[in-house]
Amino acid sequence: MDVEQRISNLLKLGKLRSTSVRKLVLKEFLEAGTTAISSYEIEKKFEDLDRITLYRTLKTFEEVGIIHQAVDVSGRSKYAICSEDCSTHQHEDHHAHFYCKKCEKTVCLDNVKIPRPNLPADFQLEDSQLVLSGVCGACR
Amino acid sequence: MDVEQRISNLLKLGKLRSTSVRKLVLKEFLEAGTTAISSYEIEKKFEDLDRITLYRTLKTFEEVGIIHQAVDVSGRSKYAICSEDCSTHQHEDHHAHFYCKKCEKTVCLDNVKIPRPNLPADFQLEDSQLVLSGVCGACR
DNA sequence: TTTGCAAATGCAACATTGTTACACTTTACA
DNA sequence: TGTAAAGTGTAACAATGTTGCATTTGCAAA
Ligand SMILES: [Mn+2]
Ligand SMILES: [Mn+2]
Ligand SMILES: [Zn+2]
Ligand SMILES: [Zn+2]
Repeated sequence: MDVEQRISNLLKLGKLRSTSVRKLVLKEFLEAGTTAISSYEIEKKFEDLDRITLYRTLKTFEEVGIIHQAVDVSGRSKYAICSEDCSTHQHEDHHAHFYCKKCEKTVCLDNVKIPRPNLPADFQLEDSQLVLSGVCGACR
Repeated sequence: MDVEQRISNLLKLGKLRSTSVRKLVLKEFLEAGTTAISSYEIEKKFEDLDRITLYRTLKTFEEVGIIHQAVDVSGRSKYAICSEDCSTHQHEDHHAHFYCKKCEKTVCLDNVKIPRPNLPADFQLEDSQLVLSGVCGACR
């Protein structure tokens, strides 16, 4: 299936209207693959793309399960395309993320599952994120 | 040992000059205990405390191993007092942090160690953070 | 105890990140 | 094809953080 077709499908699945901004942004995520990208990176790449619309687009994509957020040590939030299993208000990306201190890229480690920790009894666990950092293979 | 004495000791250990801002801020962290606090919270509590000096103070405390950063799902960084084992440029707080979605507090779970994940061979792991979220005991 | 100087502070200026309100435009579908 | 809801662009604002620079302060040597 070609990219345009995938974009169209994903938007339909999320019950989202097909607009030029959404198609543009979604294409970026599909091309980025397991690399998580920040609002800033997209903004710089497309100079005439409105910043506010972009924030809203990311938020919308996240809500409907098209992209998921990766907590970043640097503080800025980054997003990556979701696995097939994600849907509206139900994310299933329970994998770790790796932040490279050299190239500053964040990548999804789809095969590194987050272990379920033993919490004190009175805590009700809903989400967990495992944020790893160091130097990535490409940078060594 | 009383608080003033502990403050004085910690600053000496970090080879830091004893200034009014540092004593004030450090007192906050000692009182907060395992609760991580944000720059904003301190700023609001002490209206005439200079924002920039506060940021620099937090950075310095972190560098010398007095406080450690807790990655927060909300994006803003929070800090908590370090365990005894931390020293300049060498943090030893390898514990998870819990963010309560109701009270928005972040607490150190000193007893929840971060499991060492199995990474692809070419990744060089240096740090790891386990960020848990849900509802804390007090809020249930 | 005084004094010199490095360290720390306070202020200005700036950048990034994000949110809300509101008028305008576009999309989807009846 | 017309319409209503959804989406966009602009402005305004708030939070978060950094750097440069002049002034003040802590501290140790004299
Ligand atoms: Mn991911
Ligand atoms: Mn902690
Ligand atoms: Zn790298
Ligand atoms: Zn709570």
